Amino acid sequence: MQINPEDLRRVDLFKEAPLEDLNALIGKSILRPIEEGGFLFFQGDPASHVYVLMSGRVKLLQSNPSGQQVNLRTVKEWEMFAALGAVRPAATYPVTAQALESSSALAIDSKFLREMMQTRPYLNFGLMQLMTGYINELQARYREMATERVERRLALTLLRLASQIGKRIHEDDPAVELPLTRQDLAEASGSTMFTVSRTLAEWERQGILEASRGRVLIRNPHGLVKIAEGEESE
Amino acid sequence: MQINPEDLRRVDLFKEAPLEDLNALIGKSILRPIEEGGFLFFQGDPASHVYVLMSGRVKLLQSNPSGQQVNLRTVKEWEMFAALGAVRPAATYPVTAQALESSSALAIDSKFLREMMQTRPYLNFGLMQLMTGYINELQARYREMATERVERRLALTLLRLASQIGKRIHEDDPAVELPLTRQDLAEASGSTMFTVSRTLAEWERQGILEASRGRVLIRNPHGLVKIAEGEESE
DNA sequence: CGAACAATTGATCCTCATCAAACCTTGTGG
DNA sequence: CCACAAGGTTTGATGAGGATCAATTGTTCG
Repeated sequence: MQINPEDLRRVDLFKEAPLEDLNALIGKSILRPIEEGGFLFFQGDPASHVYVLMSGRVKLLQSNPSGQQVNLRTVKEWEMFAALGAVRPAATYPVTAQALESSSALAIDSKFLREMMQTRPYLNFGLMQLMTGYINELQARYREMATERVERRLALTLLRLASQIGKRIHEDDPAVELPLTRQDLAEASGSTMFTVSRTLAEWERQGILEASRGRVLIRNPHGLVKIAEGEESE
Repeated sequence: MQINPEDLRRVDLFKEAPLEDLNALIGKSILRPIEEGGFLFFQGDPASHVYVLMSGRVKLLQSNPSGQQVNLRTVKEWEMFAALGAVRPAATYPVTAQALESSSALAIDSKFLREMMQTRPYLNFGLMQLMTGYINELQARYREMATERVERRLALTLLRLASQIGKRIHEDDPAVELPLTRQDLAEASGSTMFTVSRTLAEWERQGILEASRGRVLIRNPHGLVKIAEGEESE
């Protein structure tokens, strides 16, 4: 399969990149297909590549010493991830990347991108924008984890994921689909499969969403907003 | 009071800055003294300045909608903070900065620093190093908040704070002092004053530390490491 | 000395994790 | 096309970890 350089402009970082740069990047990259459940890299591996997801959905997760997992970010097509490797020469990945569905990712040589940055101010600025945005999100999520209880965190998590990786089911319908298991949602909201299952069942009863195996369909995002912002349900 | 440009080299970002740049920066900056408990800026204020702490200790915190606070970072002298303003032109501070003790901070005009970055690659690289380091720390803390229980989180928090803002009590003694109230520690570890108080009392009984009003003296950091890593205390 | 504020301590209660068991759903192979 | 296996999901029962509340005690400083 061949990559169209123009397509790469859909990646924020490459929005204004000259065609020349894009071609050079593609020359230094490999397209890696990856089936559902497969891994692109593991926490602790040397950060040899920076990735751009071309299709599918990928989650980035971290494990604590006892093996419990936390979902730090979920990525959709045209998003760049594992970009830390572009900044730190000798870094290792701080996260593991696992495909939520069959996906393909462009693996760009970290070293090459790093060298390119030396002479391309647009790359520096773009990367910093990415990082500041991510820092803001992480700070907000950290605060939520420290101060909100599970139900509200789960509502916030669903809303965030819907906007980040949700698929509209139909043009003029706000309903949004997420390819996530209860376990995925537990890891993303800092809870357990069981509590997520119970909470989703309750919301299903209220008509806010539909939950099925490995999938959540959010019917009424506004209902979640109300829960997230404190309108208790009775 | 006058600022010595050479001193600014103790700031990571300015380690290799030419004297000329340092002088220009100082010319565009104000030294702001701030008494204990005072605020440098509030969450939501326009991010007009980037700060370098010259002396004292400052905490950066965020409030959730109901007013509960979370400590995101604690800063000591020669550290830069609120650097997001240097990257995003129209940003507001995502955190509030409050002095833990009487301090003074150099307030650098964000716009000026931003313009300077256009022609100074060392600033770009330095800032990215800062940001990647901070992202790594935040991710780790997020994971801890999601997966570890209070006692272990508090141990990890104390160790982290000790290395970041701790003051050695004596040259050849590992004992380290922190100017933090129980409330501060609760906000930094995602717990409550009460639980922190009880836990510190227990650790004091074990000889790991000494706690007094607004202050914790860590006598035996290794004891905390053991708790943080899972050696239960019996 | 008294006011302000930090810290302690005990009693209580609630959220949510944990565990066990059964139930569905989906895909595979015979 | 059915049967089975694998793995996601549900549901109930139980209990632990900590938050919350109230009352008191300690510390610091003007």
